[in-house]
Amino acid sequence: MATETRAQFLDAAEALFAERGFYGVSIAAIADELGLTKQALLHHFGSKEKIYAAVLERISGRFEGLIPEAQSEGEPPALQLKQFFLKLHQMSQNSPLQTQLLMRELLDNKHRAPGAARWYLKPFLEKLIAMLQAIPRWRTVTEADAFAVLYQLLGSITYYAVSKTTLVGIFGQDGFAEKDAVFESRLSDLIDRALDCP
Amino acid sequence: MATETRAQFLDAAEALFAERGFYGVSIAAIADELGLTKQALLHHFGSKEKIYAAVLERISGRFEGLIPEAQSEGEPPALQLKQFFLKLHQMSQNSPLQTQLLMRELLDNKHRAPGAARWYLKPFLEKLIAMLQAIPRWRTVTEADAFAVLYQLLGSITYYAVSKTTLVGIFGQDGFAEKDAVFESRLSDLIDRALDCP
DNA sequence: GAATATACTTACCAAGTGGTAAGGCGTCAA
DNA sequence: TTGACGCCTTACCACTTGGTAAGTATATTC
Repeated sequence: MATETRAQFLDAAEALFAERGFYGVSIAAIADELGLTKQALLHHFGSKEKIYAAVLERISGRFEGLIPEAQSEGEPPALQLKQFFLKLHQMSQNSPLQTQLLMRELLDNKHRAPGAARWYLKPFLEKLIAMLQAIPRWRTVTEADAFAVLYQLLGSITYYAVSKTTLVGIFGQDGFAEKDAVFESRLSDLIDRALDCP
Repeated sequence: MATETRAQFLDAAEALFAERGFYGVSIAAIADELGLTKQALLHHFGSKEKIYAAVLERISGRFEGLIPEAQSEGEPPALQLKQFFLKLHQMSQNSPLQTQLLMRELLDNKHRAPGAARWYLKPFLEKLIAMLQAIPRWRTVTEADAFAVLYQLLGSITYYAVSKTTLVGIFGQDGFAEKDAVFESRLSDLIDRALDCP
């Protein structure tokens, strides 16, 4: 079936692009992963740029999906936002490849696709800003301030997710595990401190 | 002179590697920047991996240099650490290419140089942890907690530094400038909140 | 003046790149 | 039975990649 092969291509491409970056992966290497030739990939996606774009589209969809997931009815908006950040952290930890790939896109976007740059973060950020503005004590603050607060938390989560292999290298498996065990509760603490202020 | 050409190579390589990543830059492209051939580069550095390593070495040296710079005599250690983070932020803003390259290294390290991975972050982190432990109210806390607090702030700063071009794309030049104007004071605030707790 | 070393060049190479062209093979509809 | 279509292959293309080999021109040293 076509859609199934397509999905397999996307899975393989997602992993490889996340690990080695756009230029570090050849379409032949992706196709090899399924035991097919690169022309099979080109048949489904047309070009390397297009399969890369499809991978990013799928990932950014998953991240956007986190937002409604965190919006539990009846909860105060501040708690909803906090839960979103914690969910984001958990997702980043469970499937770090996605976060890695988005980080690469942040670094590459401008240079790789000069004309057709897509800003996958945009709808994501807009929704987050709206969520923050739903918190009573944040309604009086400027959008710029709101953005700063959100982006700093986003940075803490994303940077950590992307650092795992390096941190294991630095501290060793055990040393890292020990630090990893407390990171989430410290993050929860930081979120409280960052959000709970007028 | 040899050392001067070498430095020019390092400058060009630093900029290109930061913008396009290791695989995205050919040694010929670096040499072109100086009007030389790639064999001139190979003469000075031996291989692509080696010039890349030299670039990273130089950058990580600059970042480590920030630490003694921030250690002003007589100031309380908490203030020294805060000033370090602010200096780091300013450096990241003034020369974002360096931060971008370190971020790429975080993503690539494991996969690009399987045997000879270098952990440029290591001495940097060790010194920071020592600085935090010099703060009275942080002396009783575990190393894992100390690490988490530091790394979260590091993430806020680094992620933002790496995001500039994307944020300009999302918000436009003016929209971004407006946000950039308040980011630093919000960061200062976050540092206070993150550090000023038992 | 001869030998050496440095800083570069041109010439070349095997391997790999993304992409095109054309065709094989099975399925399904008319 | 035929034709069209979807999925995939082999064959091929021009181009780029990192790296080697060999040489040139200039300066330094003995």
